[in-house]
Amino acid sequence: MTALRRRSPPRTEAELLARARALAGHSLFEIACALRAPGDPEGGLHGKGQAGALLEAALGAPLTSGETHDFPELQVELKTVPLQKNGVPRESTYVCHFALDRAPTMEWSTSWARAKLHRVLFVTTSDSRTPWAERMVHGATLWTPDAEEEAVLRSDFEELVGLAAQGKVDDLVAARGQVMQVRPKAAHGGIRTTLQTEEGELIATVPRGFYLRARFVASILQRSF
Amino acid sequence: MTALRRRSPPRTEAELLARARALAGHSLFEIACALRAPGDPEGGLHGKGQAGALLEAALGAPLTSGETHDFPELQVELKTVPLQKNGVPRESTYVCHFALDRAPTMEWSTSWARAKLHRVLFVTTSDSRTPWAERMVHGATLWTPDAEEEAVLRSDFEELVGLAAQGKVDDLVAARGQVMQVRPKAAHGGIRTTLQTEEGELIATVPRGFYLRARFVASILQRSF
DNA sequence: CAGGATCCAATTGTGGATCCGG
DNA sequence: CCGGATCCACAATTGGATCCTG
Repeated sequence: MTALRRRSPPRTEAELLARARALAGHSLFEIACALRAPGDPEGGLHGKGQAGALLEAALGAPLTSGETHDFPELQVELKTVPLQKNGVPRESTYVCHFALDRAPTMEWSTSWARAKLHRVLFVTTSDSRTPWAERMVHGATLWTPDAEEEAVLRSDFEELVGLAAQGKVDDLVAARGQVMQVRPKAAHGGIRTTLQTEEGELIATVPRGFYLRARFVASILQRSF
Repeated sequence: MTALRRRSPPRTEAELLARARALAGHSLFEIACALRAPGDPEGGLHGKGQAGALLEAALGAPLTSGETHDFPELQVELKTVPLQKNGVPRESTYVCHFALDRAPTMEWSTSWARAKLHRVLFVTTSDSRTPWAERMVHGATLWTPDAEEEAVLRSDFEELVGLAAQGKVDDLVAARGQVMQVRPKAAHGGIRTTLQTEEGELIATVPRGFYLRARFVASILQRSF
């Protein structure tokens, strides 16, 4: 994403939400044009993950790294959710990395997962079946899990982390968890991390991440629009 | 199944189980030969549902109709479960018909489903990928749900019947139920039954039945062998 | 038909592998 | 690398439709 201008950070949630809603009805192409530096003709537009990066720039998210929110001041996370024509996401939504070897000391209340999910700006777009230039921003909503959602998330988290903590990696499959699941997250195929069982045996695994099931995100969005 | 001799009914569970275990290691072809009347050369052998009928005859189940057990004296139900090479059933196991219109007055404790599931003789065979004549009886086990299994079955039953009782036929999908599910059961395509909502509207549906999920049956069998 | 199963097209879910830019 | 998503082959599940026989 060469030479994209980046807006100044929003000062309040209301401002952030207003900016996001102002993007609704515009295509990614339009948004990219508006941000492109005057002399830059094209810039890398299409490609996986570029919609997210573009919207971050358009909304004024600072370039961050490590365990931070997209909008650190507001403690808000941005999630770009591509929707199929029927209005349902095709894929699960990535939450964060899951360091299996640290499972024994992880707790929901202090977890990175909970921090990220505590306040989320969902921005919906057309999905990648529609050509890049025509992909539209559909809408935006700010979400905080209600008591029931928080309870289910916590119970899923505890189940999944519990399995990892016991070294039961073979039970740590995507089918586990009502609304949040664990799936592979490998930047380059075949990278292996290792962890130890209680009995001390070493297990090689693929790196993992937490994901929200598409069903769950669909239900959140449905109630918000 | 023309001219199959039918053994006399077993007098005890032990006798029934012994007979079933005696069939293990034999092919359906052998079993059919042994039961065939002396002059009958072939008899309708293959075809859907014929393994079940053959084993009923071989074990001495009387020909019954209506809401009875396969072995009425013993109150035992026979279920023939074909297993894939990996030892897991490919399909769910039919339990009994589900008359949606009678849901409002159905209770687990007095239900046909519970009566049938209270004592089951599972006989495992090769599945229908292997040619009929070579299909083997693998083993047999008598099962009664333990407290935990009974609780899950009851809760599934109550959920499913509850949905039907409320006329929520659209929610009565195969994904409902941890171990028992409701699926279509139509003898001839397109038969419709109707039922009424609380508000009196008529809903046309396909006939349904209760089924045990393949996973559940697999777990029962795994612990029994 | 009822009871006993089986078949099967199509949808959904799983388990990774891959791509991009800073 | 890392975070942001996407892609995709394959497996499992669904929602019926079909078949046989007494």
